[in-house]
Amino acid sequence: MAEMPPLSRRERQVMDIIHELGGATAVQIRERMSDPPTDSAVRSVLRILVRKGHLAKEYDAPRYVYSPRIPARAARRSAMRHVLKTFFGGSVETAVATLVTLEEGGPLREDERDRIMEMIAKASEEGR
Amino acid sequence: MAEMPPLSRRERQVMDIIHELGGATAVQIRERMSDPPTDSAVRSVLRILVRKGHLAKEYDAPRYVYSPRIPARAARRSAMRHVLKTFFGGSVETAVATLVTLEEGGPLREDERDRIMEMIAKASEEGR
DNA sequence: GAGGAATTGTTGATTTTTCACCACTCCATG
DNA sequence: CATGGAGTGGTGAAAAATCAACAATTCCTC
Repeated sequence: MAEMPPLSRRERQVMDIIHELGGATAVQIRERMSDPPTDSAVRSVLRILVRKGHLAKEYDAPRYVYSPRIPARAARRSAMRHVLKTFFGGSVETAVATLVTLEEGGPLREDERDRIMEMIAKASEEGR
Repeated sequence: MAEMPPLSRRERQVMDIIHELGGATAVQIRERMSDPPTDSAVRSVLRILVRKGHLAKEYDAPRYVYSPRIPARAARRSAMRHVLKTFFGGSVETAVATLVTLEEGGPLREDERDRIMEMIAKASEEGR
């Protein structure tokens, strides 16, 4: 199941919501959609995503919880790799610059900054 | 033209290629596709993207060059904001960590690292 | 354990997307 | 001034996606 054809619009939207939440029920997913179709329409998409192997279904309590088959870490890396290539010409430097100036959730806290610095120092080391 | 409905699969693919190249001709775009349809099919998608306002057409030499209507900077920021929210729960720290350990194009060079450090320091400053 | 609510799966109809055929134009070249 | 190649755009047919109605199932409450 190496390479799948890219996802359709709705599929992409649903996958994004699930990635954001880690895992979600059909109702939760529908709640998060800006332009929600019928409940059953959402379920149709979910079924397709399961069949295609993108999602796993787990029976929890009285309903199913859907979660990505790809581990979060791998998904994160893949997504980041894609924007790095597409929008930043592969420049990690420019990408980090954009990231730290995004101002999502306020300015960089000091402790955050320090930990980031440390990580970068280490990453630089390891390439020796 | 604030918010457009999201792009279809092919549209997304074409837009990504154009973003990566900055601007491109129909032939260039087709060359970059892993699963290229007919030349005229590519042009159809381009026409749609122009009509929807995502692309601008400019007559250069004997053919058209297509480029994003949204400035590169804005596109970059928007794309990064999206993956930050979707895959990193908004954590700039985790996102930077992923970025610097991606190993695209080898390890972080020293000068690169230094400039990144500087940027982060500055970004941290400005939130005072 | 019966009724009602919530959840799920199936199906087929509607809409959107995808695509290639074809006709047209614009040059360059013989 | 024919001929051919490269670039373009319109059109409609084929394929895929989208969606909701409905039936079936499970769960909870009384």
